[in-house]
Amino acid sequence: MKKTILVFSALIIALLILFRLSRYSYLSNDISVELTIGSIAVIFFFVGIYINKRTLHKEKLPHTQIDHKKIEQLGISKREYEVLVHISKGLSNKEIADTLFVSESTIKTHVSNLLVKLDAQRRTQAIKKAKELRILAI
Amino acid sequence: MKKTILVFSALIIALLILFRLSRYSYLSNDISVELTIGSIAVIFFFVGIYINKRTLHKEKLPHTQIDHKKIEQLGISKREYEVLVHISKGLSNKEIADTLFVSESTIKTHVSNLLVKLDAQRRTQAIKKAKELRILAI
DNA sequence: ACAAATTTGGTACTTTAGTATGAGCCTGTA
DNA sequence: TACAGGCTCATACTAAAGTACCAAATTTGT
Repeated sequence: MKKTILVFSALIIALLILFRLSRYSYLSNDISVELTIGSIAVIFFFVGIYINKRTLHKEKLPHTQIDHKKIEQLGISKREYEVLVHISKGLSNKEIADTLFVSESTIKTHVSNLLVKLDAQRRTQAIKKAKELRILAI
Repeated sequence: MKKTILVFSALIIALLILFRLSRYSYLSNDISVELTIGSIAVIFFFVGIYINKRTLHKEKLPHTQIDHKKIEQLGISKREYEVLVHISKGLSNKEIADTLFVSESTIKTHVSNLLVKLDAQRRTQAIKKAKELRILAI
């Protein structure tokens, strides 16, 4: 936030300076008009890049949108998805069963269904596929 | 690549057009000089943002620097790391053995050593930890 | 060349994972 | 209310995964 304000302030100041500069070049009427315009273009080009980099950095890292539509498309139920999340955390079936207060048999059933729905042969493969499909945060 | 070239071509063309435009405003000597400069600034500002977005998108996703120092620190050997990469791809021990042209026993040994070095109880946990430690691309 | 580390592989087990099948319980809805 | 879908759980397997221990062949650094 602070940086954005600072950058915009700098942007406005630069704009004002360039206005002054343009007046001089206008009075001296030679190729410096083209030069001025060129430098303005280059400066604002890089200003754009800089600002974009600032904003993207703060958004891209925590921003890993989960494709809820995809989850629905694959027919993965709420509970199955919960299990999938726990699998990706590296938990065993027994551990997942304990955290969700159900039996290990239940988890096995969920896992088995998940593997079919994700077209995976192993839980590790399920993790990889789920991340590729953007249904799990990478 | 193609898009970058296309964008840069458009940029050059825009630059040329603005040069023509600036000549007119210079002849009619009024506030249109400021207007022209303003529009140039705005246009190139957004061009900068656009190009940055293009390049960042293609670099940021596969760009996840691997901490080679960490791998060394953990005492993970070259071959063990290879196995780790294959594990994260969702391959079974047998499949890894086949792709690396060694026996399944060998892979089991490597995996066992990896689990100790990564302080993991399961291969899924090893994947998670390895990604957290930045020794595997997320 | 020698020691140290790495890689390879085997046997013998134990533990997880995963499959197949069947069944009871709830809940939203036609 | 009947029925589908989702959640639960069990049994009985089969298949992987992982452990422990040992040992030989290779590679690497000094």
